[in-house]
Amino acid sequence: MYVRKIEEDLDCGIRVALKIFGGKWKLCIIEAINRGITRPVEIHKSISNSSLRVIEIQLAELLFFGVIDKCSEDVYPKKSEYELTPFGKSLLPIVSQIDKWGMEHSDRVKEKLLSIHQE
Amino acid sequence: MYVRKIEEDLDCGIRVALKIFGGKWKLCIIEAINRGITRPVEIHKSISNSSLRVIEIQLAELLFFGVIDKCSEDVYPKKSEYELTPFGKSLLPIVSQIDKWGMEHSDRVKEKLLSIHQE
DNA sequence: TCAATAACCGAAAAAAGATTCGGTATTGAA
DNA sequence: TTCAATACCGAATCTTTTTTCGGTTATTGA
Repeated sequence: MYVRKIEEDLDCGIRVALKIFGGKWKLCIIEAINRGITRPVEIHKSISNSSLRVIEIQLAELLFFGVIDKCSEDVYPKKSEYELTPFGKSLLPIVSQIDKWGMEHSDRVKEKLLSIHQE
Repeated sequence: MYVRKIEEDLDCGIRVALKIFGGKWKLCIIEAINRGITRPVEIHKSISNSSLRVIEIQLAELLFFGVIDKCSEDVYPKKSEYELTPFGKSLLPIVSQIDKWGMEHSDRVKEKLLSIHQE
C-alpha cells in the first residue's frame, strides 16, 4: 500500500473518515456491494469509467481497514466475493445521505460545470 | 479553475456530491465557517497542516458552486468574510455525520495506519 | 485441450491535486 | 508614511492518485 510522505492529522473526524472512504470510487464500491454486486468485475462494470485496476486497489484498501470482507467459498479463490462488515455497514447511512444529496443537486452542478466549458 | 481532461460521469449522486465537497479541505472549511470562522487566514489557522493557498483555491471553488458567499462589508474588499448559503447549509447534516463517524472510529484507523509504518 | 473469463499484481506513465514561492494591492495601526 | 497583516493570484514543483499495460495463475465451459 502506498505510504504518504506527508503526515496526516487524524485528530479531526472528517479527515479520519476521508482516510477510509475518500478514494475516487470507494463510496460507489460500498454502495455496489450493498446492492448485492459483490465481485470485482461486476463492481467494475457497474461503475462507468472506472478502471478495473483501481477497483482492485480500492477493494484491497477497504479490506485492509475492515470495511469489507472477502468471502470466497472453498479453498482456492475461484470466485471472490466481497461483503460489508458491520464496520462497513455503519457507513451506509452516510453513503445514502451523500447519494441522495447529490441526486437532488445534480442539475445545479452540471449547469455550473457546463458554464466553465463554454467559455 | 482547473478543468479536468477526463470527463466525469455525473449521473451518480455520490460523484456529484464529491465534485462539490471532495477536495482535501472542503468539508473542514465548511465546518469552520459554520463554527463562525469566516476569514481565509482564520480558516487556514484553524486547520492544521493546510496551506493558505489551497484554502484560497477551495474557497474559490466553494464560492463558484454556491456553497458559500463572500460578504465583505463596504465597497473595497477590506476584510473578506465567507458565509454558508442555504445550499451550503444543506450540507451541514452530512458534515456532522461524517465528523461524528470519524471521531467514533479514529482509534481503529490510527491503529491500522500504525501497523503499516511499523513493518 | 483450448479459449475465455476472472482475480489478482507490479511498474510506468499520466492526471489530478496540493504546496511552495514570489508577486501585487489594500488596509489599518503605530 | 511606514510596516505588518490580509487577500488575493500565477506558476513551478512536488505529492498523491488513477490509469494503462503487460503479465501470472486459476477456473470454467465448449
